[in-house]
Amino acid sequence: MKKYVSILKRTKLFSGVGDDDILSMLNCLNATVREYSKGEYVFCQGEYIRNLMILAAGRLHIQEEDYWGNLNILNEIRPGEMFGEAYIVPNSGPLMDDVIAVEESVVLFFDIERILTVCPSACPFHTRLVKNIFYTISDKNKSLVQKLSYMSQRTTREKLLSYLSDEAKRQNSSSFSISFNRQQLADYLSVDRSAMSNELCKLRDEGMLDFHKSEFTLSQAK
Amino acid sequence: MKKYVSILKRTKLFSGVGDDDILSMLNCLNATVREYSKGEYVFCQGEYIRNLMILAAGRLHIQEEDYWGNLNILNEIRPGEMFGEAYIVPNSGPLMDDVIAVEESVVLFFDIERILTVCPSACPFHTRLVKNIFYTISDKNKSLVQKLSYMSQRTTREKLLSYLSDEAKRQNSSSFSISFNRQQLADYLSVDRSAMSNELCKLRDEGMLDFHKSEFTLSQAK
DNA sequence: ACAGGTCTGTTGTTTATCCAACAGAAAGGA
DNA sequence: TCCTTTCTGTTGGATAAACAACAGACCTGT
Repeated sequence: MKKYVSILKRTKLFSGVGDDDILSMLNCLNATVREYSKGEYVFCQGEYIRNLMILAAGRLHIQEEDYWGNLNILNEIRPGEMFGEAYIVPNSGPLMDDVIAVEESVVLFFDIERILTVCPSACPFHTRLVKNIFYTISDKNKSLVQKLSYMSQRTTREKLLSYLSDEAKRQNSSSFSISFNRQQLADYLSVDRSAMSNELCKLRDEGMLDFHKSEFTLSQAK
Repeated sequence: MKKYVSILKRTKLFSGVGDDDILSMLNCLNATVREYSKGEYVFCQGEYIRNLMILAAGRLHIQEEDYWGNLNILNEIRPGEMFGEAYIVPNSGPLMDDVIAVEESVVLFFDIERILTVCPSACPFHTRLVKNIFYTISDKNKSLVQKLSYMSQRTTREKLLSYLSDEAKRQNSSSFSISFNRQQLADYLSVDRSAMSNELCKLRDEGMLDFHKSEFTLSQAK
């Protein structure tokens, strides 16, 4: 468990907590760890979750597949990010989607009850942790709203532009790379891959942006 | 402030807290109240929020309007629901959307810092409150994901069916009424009103559902 | 270097959405 | 009650997305 401390100290959840304290908190929170290989399912739709998870390494997709096999990527989890927070409410029902490792991944599991019910005064950093989790959930909330704003765009072009400009803002540069391949990006934005590919090339021809593989550069000039 | 206790005791935020304790907590949390008339803005895009809000009465829409005047209703806030939780993170930037009262509404404002920083042991129900807020944010998170799953449907028909079937599930009956009018529902699902209206009638003609005004009944038979 | 698979761009056809415009129904106010 | 405004359903033409199919580029492992 010790080897994950260096990863955890850089997460939002444990920001401001010292190495030794993290280690003692991992015990306090009954943390367990498990590794997943590429393509393996972390959770399947219908399961009941009683944990809060942090992705220590790798990459996960929260996705759902309907009767006809259409895949929708609801969210992408990157290292240091938390997930499962939507199901920590008692009686919140079974998981509505699948969580799958798209790369070799390491997941940490925390006992949610211990986070909320143990008296904060018993553990000096517990208050800090609660605050951090709070901020993290709140942050995720914001990113969900952000995705909703991509999705609420009517055309593929508008969806692409709002996603890419947000990504540029997030990475603080007009040149940036995304972790999605074309099919994944299309699933993420809920559009057709070929139509999206087409639209990307049109945008490039019009001088709005440029790209090579997954490296994008947005043009300043409109 | 006393007259809001009966409303607050039924909210998720104060569930399990007695009347007297609610009243003392309102002081503890530096709560203020304000009424809004129909059409009035509670917040405008660009403002900075340092509060957590509860809608005591009425109805709010979280919405955004783009350069060309296209309106997107991102979420609807109903009485007892909390909002603003996405902006409680320090340095989370200005509000990205508008919050507007679509009915005569009453909003309670809480000082977010007091919720998270006051020592829980000072106020016996503080721990309970933190837990409740936690659950509430988590719940909202879930409903955002739910909306994402409507939006990720490709066709207007699928969006309608997923929204309506979820609403039937939520209201626990195949007959239910929705608070949106047609234009609002179209904005909520990010589709064209006339096309949606058309699709609704097709679904009715095919025997999938029935409706009068905003009263819907889903058919059991496929 | 080669073979197999995946990823990406490209095209043409089908289909659905968007948009504008209108008419009847419903609601609200004077 | 009448008038006005809003809401809803309906239609047709312009536009865009979905879909299928394919070819070349790019990986990957042998």
